[in-house]
Formats: sequence, C-alpha cells, structure tokens
Amino acid sequence: MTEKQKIISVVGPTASGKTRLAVELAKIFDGEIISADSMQIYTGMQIATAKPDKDEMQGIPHHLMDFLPPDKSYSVAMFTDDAKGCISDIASRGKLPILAGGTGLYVDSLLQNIKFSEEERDEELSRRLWIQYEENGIEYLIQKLLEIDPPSYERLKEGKNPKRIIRAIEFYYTTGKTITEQNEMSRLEQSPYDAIKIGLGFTDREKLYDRINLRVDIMLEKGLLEEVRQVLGSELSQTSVKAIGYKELAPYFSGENSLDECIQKLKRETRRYAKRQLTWFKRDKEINWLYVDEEPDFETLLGKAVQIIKGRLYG
RNA sequence: GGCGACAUAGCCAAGUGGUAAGGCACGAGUCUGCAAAACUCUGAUGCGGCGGUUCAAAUCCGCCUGUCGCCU
Repeated sequence: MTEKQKIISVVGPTASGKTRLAVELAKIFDGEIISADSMQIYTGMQIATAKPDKDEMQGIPHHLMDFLPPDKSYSVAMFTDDAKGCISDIASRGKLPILAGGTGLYVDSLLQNIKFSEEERDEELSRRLWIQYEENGIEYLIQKLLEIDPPSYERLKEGKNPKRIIRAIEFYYTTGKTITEQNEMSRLEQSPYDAIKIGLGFTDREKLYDRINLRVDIMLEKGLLEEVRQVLGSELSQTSVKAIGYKELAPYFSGENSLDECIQKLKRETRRYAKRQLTWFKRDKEINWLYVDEEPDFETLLGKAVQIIKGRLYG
C-alpha cells in the first residue's frame, strides 16, 4: 500500500493561538492551511469568529474559510468532502496540508476518514420528530428507538440526548439501515492520512479565560457591534445562527438587556465553548500538547512544535 | 440620631414551626450529517452572629452586625 499522506493538525480551544501557530508552521514547512472551523466558513462573519485578516494570514493560502454565505447550512459530511479535496489539491502541488481549527467533530471525522452515508438528511422527518419530542417527551422517542435499533437504544438511553436519538430514528427511516450499522460501516476504510497532532493547552485554565475575555474586548474595538448589526439583519442558516457573538448581542439591539450584560454573556458563552473543546480534545491520546502559559514566549512554543513535527516528518 | 425593610451555596432565589425547591455560573463528562450544537452528572449537617421560646426554629422573640430605603 502507498504511504499515507502526512498532514499537520493544530487543535485547541478558542483563543489559544491556533491561527498564529498554523501560519508560522506553514511558512516553515511550505504548507497551506485548511480551516476546520464550523463558523469561519461564513462570509460576513469576520470579527466574531476571529477569522484572521490579510495581515495575520501572511500570504499563506487558507482553505475552507470565508467561502459560504450565512444563509447556507453546512455539516460535517460536507466538511470532510471539501477537506479531502483540499488535501489532495495541496499535496498535488507539493505543499504540506495543515489542518487548523477548533471544531473537534470536523477534525476527527476527517482524520479518521469517517464515511458518511450517501443519503441526504430528511429535514422534514427530523422536524416532525422534534415536534413529537416536544409534545410527548424524550421517553417516547427512546421507546421508539428500542423497537428499531436496540444497540443504539442501549448506547443512547442514559444520555437522554434528543438530538442524537432523533438522528438515529431519522436515519433508520430514511435509509432503512440502523445508525449502529452505519457507524460500523463508516469506519471500515482505513484513514489515508498520517496526522501529526499539535494541541494548544493551558496549565492554568484561568489564563485561557483571561485571554478570551480580553479578545472579546478587542473584538468590540474592532467594530464587533457594527458587524453584529449587519449579520442580525440578514438571513441565517441553521448552522450560522449558532455562532457565538451574534445571538448574545441581540438583546442589546432589541433593548432587552444592557450592552454590558450582553458582553458578559458573550464572554461567558465563549469560555464555556472553550471548556467543551478541551473536553473533546482531551480524549485524543495522539495529540502532542504544548502549554501556552508555560512557555516564555511564542518563539519557544513554535520551536517545540517544529521539533515534534520534524521528528515525525523525517523520522 | 429616629423609623422601617432585608440578610439562605460564587450569583439570583423559594421556603413563615416539622427536619434546606429551583435557576445560573463553576467543575466533570457524552459526542458519526445543525457540533461556536445538543445533552448528562455534580454543590449548604446548614439559612449574618449570639442568646431565648419550643419535643422541634431558616421560619417566633431579644440583642448585635451589615445592607438598603424613608425621616430629622
């Protein structure tokens, strides 16, 4: 079998410095960046998503960023398709693909080569199931799941997560297969990628939270309010409405809450998001963690990352 | 200085004599087509302090402390 495609993956919570590290690594290793971020894909959502500007990109090509209008939905399946295409394209030009982003599900699905089924989602059925959930409660759906797919019933009954349970039921009715079968099928093909994973972490969580709070203040100075005003005035998809920044500031524009209250909310939601990201990435034992608050400066951090990568790239 | 109200977990807060609801935050975790999503778990031997009444007090009484309001 042919050698696997080498790829660098930079992960970490929001505001940990992934963007900067990825750009510097791209300069050193002659790479191009593929963003694995479910919100930076959207055009017009620049400040709140902390999308790098021309200056920060330093001439390094960034793929899967800033290409989709906010009224369009997006999903993991689309991401893995798009990203695979990007990787082939970058590699064919002799460059090194560098995946950088905080959307853990996107990163893992791509690197593990998860195969999503061909069938499209059935939004209508999904909506009907949500209505049933709201009317009859979660137990009703859990029972339904027991009838069609006992293994996933066992797996999902404790969590009581309507979203996961509804998807399992929806999947069965749209494809005739159970989500359990699909999950097995999705892992049959080995991943064509050999990822060198760098994680940006913090020994002291408070340090990360300080950075998040500060970054929100900087966003406000950069004109976040004007951006929010514009985005809130346009059509948003199911995916883009979820972006942190816009919904938190909305009550300020509608007069329901003071600006200060909204800013506090925005900071808190961003901190909570960072915590969830950490929980996600912690599970991956292949990640080489570098602790931002333990390094004297960025150069040292970069140096360590370069060492790790060199060892794997040429070792 | 006088009068009154209030004082319950990090914050908000229910509870008016029978053995401390709930929400938020924090922390931990789950995760296969909306993932910046959705969801799960988790906190007070104690209710400002000290006495008193009672079989029993966060709940009633007194004093003290603090906060707020009104009056002078």
